Amino acid sequence: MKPVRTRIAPSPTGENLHIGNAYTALINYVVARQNNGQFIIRIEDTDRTRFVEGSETRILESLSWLGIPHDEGPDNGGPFTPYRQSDRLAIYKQYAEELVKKDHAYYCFCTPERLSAMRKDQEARHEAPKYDGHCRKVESRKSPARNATQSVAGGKVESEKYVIRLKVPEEGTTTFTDLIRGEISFENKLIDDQVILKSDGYPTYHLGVVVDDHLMEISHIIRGEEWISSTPKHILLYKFFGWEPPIYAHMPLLRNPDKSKLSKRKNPVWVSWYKEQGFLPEAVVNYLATIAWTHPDGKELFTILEMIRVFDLKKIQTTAPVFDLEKLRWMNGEYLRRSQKSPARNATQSVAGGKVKSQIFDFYHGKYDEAIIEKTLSLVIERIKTLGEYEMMAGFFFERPKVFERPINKKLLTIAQETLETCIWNHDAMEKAIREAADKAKMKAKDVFMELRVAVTGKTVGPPLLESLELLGKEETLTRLS
RNA sequence: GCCGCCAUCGUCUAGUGGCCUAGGACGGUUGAUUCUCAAUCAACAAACCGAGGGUUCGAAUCCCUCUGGCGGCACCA
Repeated sequence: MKPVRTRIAPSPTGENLHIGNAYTALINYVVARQNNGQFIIRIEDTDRTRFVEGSETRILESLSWLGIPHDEGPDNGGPFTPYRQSDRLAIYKQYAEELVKKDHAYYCFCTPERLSAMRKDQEARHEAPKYDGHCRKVESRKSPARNATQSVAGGKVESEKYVIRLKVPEEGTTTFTDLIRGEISFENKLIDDQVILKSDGYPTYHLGVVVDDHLMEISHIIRGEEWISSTPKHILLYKFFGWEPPIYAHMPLLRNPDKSKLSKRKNPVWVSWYKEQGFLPEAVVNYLATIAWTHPDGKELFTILEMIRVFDLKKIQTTAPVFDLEKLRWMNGEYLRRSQKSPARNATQSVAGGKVKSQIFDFYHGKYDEAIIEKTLSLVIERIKTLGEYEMMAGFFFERPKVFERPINKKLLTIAQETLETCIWNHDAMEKAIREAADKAKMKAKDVFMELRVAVTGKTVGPPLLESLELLGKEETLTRLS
């Protein structure tokens, strides 16, 4: 059997790694790992007009943050280097020319103006927008060299611009088997004579993927559902080159709550956003895994390693799922608590226990003292779902409140203040003393606690009050009260 | 418009002809706990399995039609 090699082919046209790409990356990675194969990253930067500076680096960073390592790629190389399409231009040109020689492709000199006029016409006549085959039929325009000569003879210095188009058969159907959807076929007459080499010498996606996937010996193409309708073009390309096509699996597209394709307008899509919010990479990966696939034991929480053991690509659900941020938040909270509270049952768990502390420390770039974070953590951990919520919950430990959620009832507060001044500084003693004082003053202890809370923390919601005061210390507490 | 993919609680899903009076998780509601909020525990509501036809003794599960949603139809990926 052929070695398993999977890949993702992101294009550096966005701010960061798209969460949908992270999803396909995860599946590709898992499939490679469970078959002792390789997972490759290839950068498809053939669209210079949409190129975003620094995007590639950020994509790679996000992937590594997620814990999805690649065996070969633009940064770490590999046997099929280079892994960036803009560095492989000569290869595509050579293969495109080969197709022309074999009469499976042709030069096209149509101007953008002619093409748009053609499309307008087609639209007016309610026809499918499709290249009309103008240059496919014109014999004299077979070769760009000849044409260039003519231009020079005519006094022009520049050679005429051209593209290379795929010569799609006019009859028959193209069929392929999708690993998770079964057989899918398209009528050839409906397939456009796709441009495969642009006038700037760059390949289009269609030529680029096919050539590179073949050359890089990719065995499984696992990509988004949006590619289904262009797959027949790729199949045709494989056929014309005389290559064996890979195994295809089209993953369902992630959706917005309104069921449209996941977009940045309606949902946070950049992986960096999840990091900035304080989601843990393990939780993001775990959530992604549970989308469209269920652990055979019905488990919701599991590691990527466990997934590799039991994952089955064929069991992927084909319905496009809505991305549920709420469920991710729940899962993130589970991860936070799970790694924190695990008692020292064994060494690995203790290590995990200390992890959240340093994660919070790193998350705030050292703004908060690590020792204090550690002390406050047990009070706060079950009240936050992301690292980013720590500040809101525990900020008062580090800084006196500047604003108060509501005005303070002085009468109630005075009871607390007077009691605490003479109190032993541990929460049991404080509780007992405050309750007694409240009773004596014919006040509800509950209300006294609330005033105290607002006065010390500025908020009506927070971690257990007396335990917090214990940590804060008598001096600081009393200062805040006065 | 044409082509394609898809269709079970609000959401993610289990279910592959009888074990389904359709199971789990998130979210929701109620209660217990309680100095707030959480966490935790208990319980409840929530899909007549998109609609209509078949096939079968029997269908969420197989077939057909329709409808709906989504995707694609670029010298973008």
